[in-house]
This record gives sequence, C-alpha cells and structure tokens, in this order.
Amino acid sequence: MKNADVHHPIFDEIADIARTLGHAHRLVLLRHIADGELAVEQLTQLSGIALANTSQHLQHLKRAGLVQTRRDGKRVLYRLADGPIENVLAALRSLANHRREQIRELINDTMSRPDRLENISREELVRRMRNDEIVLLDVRPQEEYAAGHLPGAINIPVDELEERLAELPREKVIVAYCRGVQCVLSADALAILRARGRASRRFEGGFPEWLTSSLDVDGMNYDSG
Amino acid sequence: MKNADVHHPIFDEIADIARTLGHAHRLVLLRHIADGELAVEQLTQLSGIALANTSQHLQHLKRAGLVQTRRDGKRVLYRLADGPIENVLAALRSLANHRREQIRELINDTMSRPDRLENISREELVRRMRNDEIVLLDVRPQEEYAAGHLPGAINIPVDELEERLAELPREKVIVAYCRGVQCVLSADALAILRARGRASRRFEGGFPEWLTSSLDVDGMNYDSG
DNA sequence: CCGTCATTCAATGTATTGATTGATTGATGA
DNA sequence: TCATCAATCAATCAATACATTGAATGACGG
Repeated sequence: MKNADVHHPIFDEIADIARTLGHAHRLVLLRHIADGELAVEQLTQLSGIALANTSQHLQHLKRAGLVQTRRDGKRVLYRLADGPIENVLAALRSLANHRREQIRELINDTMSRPDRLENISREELVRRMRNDEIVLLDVRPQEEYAAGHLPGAINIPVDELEERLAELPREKVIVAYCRGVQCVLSADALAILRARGRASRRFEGGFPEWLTSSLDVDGMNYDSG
Repeated sequence: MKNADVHHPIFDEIADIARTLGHAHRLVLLRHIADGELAVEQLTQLSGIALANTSQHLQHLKRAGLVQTRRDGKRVLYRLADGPIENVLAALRSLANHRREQIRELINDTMSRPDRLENISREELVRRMRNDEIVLLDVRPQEEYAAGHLPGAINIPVDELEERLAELPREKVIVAYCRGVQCVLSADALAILRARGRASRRFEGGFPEWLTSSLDVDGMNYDSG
C-alpha cells in the first residue's frame, strides 16, 4: 500500500482551510489584513461588506486559524496568523492567473486570426477530442463514411444536416470535415450549423490528410503510436 | 484609492478554486490523480467513495479546471490539468501541518505542566462559565454552602460525591472548589471524579478568593461591575 | 454610573452543497 | 441487435453556509 492513509485527518484540516478561502469576501478581507493590522470597521469600509457580515467572515477566518486578534481600546485589530499563509494565497493567485491566461489566449487567438476560428488544426483536434470537448461530424455521403472515417466521427451527410440537427449535442463544439481542402461540403455544413447557433469549426484536411498522418483511422485509441 | 479593485473578479475565481479544494473527498481524489491517470472506478476503490459521488466530485474538479479527462474505451481517465496545481496543494499541506505542529505544542505544554491541567484560573473559569462549558461544584459542607457560594455552583459535599455522581452532567467539565488554597476537599473531589472518568478541574482560590474579587457572589450576572 | 462607540451574538430566511438512489447514456463484444 | 460495463445524469433529502436584522457585550470618556 504505497499511498498514505486515505482517511487521514489531514485531509479534513486542509479542506477546512481551503473552504475558508473559498469565499470572495474572505479573500478580500485577508488581502487587506495582509497589508497590516486593521480594525473591523476599517475593513468594512475598505471592502464594502456590511458590518456584521464582515465580523462573521473575520470570525470564520479566525476559527480556521488564518488570522489573529488583539484588543486596542474599543477596537479589535485583526492581523494575519503566522505560518505560510501568504504562500497559499500566492499559489492560489498564481493558479487562477494561469487559468485566466489560458482563457485570454483562446479568445485572442480566435479574435486575431479569424481563419483559426473556422479551421482547426490536427493537433488541436486530437487534443480537444481527448478532452471530450468536441464532437466530430463527417458530412460526406454515407457510402464514403462507411469506407472509412475519423475515429469517433458521426456521419450526417450535408443534405440531411438541417433535419438531423438534434443528433448533435448542444454542449460541445462541432468539428465538421469532408474530403479535404478542395471539398466544400464541410464549409456548407458550417454555414448551416452557425445559422442554427451551433458552435462549430472545420477540419480542413478532411479524411485524406488524416490517413497520411500517423494516427489511427478507426475505432482505436488516439494516443497509440 | 491605493488598493487594487476590491471587486476584481479574480477574487471570485480564486474562491472558486479554493472552494473546490474545500472538501476532503476531492482532496483525496486529487491526490490519487496526481500519481497518474486513473479511471473513475479505480478512484472509487482507492478512495472508498461511492461511485456516483466520486463521479460528481470529479466533475466538480473538472469544472474548476483542476483535472482533465480523456476517454479510453468504456472508461474515462482523469489526470491533473496543467498549471501550478501541485504548488497550491503543497502550500495548503504545509499550512495545515504548521497548524498541527502548533496544536501539538500546546498539548505538550499542558502535558509537561500538569498543574495547568488541574487548576483553572479565575479568568478561564469566568470565561468558560459564560460559554456554558463547565459546571461549578461546591464540595464544602452544606452549611458553608448555604452561607454563600459561587454563582451557579452545585453543592455536593465531598463525602457524598461518590453516590451523587449522577447529578453532574456528563457533557461538561466539572470545576470543583472548596475553601481555598490550603483546603484539600476539592483535591479529594478531583481524585474521585477522575477515577470515574469525569473531566474535572479545580478552582484553587475557592470561595474566599472569589469574595475578594469584583465578581458577584450569588445569583447575579457574571458581567455586571 | 451613564451614554456612546466598536464589535459580537442570536435568530431568521434563503440559497448552496453533498450523499444517495435509480435511470440513462455511450462504448464494447458476443 | 443485445447484454454488459463504465460513467454520468436527474431527482431528492438533509445539512451547511450566507446575508440581514436587531439585541447584547465590553471598553471608554464624561
């Protein structure tokens, strides 16, 4: 048994801390407290959170051991507890920024290169197929599909697309392909799909390019040599 | 306004991530996933979490962008998403351990100074009395009790204690007191109580010290001047 | 001692989260 | 095509978390 105890209480303790950080108000309060000792009312003003609510969130932070208090006259001053709290905050910030970056890149990419918005590369296709983010649509006639097609592709010939639209899941991006760069079937399909408000893109290479690549043609894993 | 926007959406995004980490089951699942790609059923076995529940927590992790999936035949394999996820987990672990250390030290302190464990200060007595955490036990003879006693105290003379043990609530800590530092009645009482497995401590000052303090003697609030 | 200020407590209604059950989807192989 | 297996979905109930309100506490200054 190489893994540590699965029911080790440390998991609950970590979860407690994480849950305490799991509310924007508390993060805002922590951020201000990290700049130096502050009283409750100052914190309400800096954060815009109602007084009693601020107090409750502060107590929550205190219970979790993230802040400490001392009294100064009528006021109660909050400060960060010791321990590597700022490390945790920094790591979380960093992870959140990483995620934002990724999203921003996606948007910029598609905005600045409109063909990218339409066409999808083989690499992106494979990657997002693995992530289960897209559904592949083969718009060639049924006979051609039967003779061979990309793994996982659904076959709806372009002239049946309008009426069979319901077969395509709404929550995924639809990637249409046909015979290759000169073939216009998939472009037609895109026009139909987009008119119906479906997120959709085109795999320009089509079936021929796929064949010449080293990837499997049918029914096998995407990731085998 | 020297502070960055208080309502910056990054706070919500960080909170999302933190909240996702705020459940022991998800932490356990993440830990296993971090060791390598795993299918849902494997994870249920490793973690002991029910199947549908495991699946739901995994989806939660996926929504928050902490894991990614790919399909392999019938199975769906989960792996860590990229980004500094392990940093966050490491930072949290480290903070939780820090907290454990501190608690352990506290315990050791009280262990190494057993008198601390036995005697209770006037301040702690008042505070925990307010919190309803303790029950006060006057072990002097009935006549002395009748002549004046600490507010809220129950009277059970020490020689009746064994047989009247049932009068004392099991869920509270019992604080025994008698005439003062030289008086051994409360020490005897402690021996009896502890032999019966009751959590108990001693208020060494006894009734005399209480009288000389500014606190009320009987039937009144603890907090009026 | 009394009134005031800063904070906390207590109580309430509402919203969210988590566990469980049984049904459903999707891929596989006979 | 059907039976099977892995995973997800959908619906439900119980438990928690949040925000808000008004009352209570604790320290201060007159």
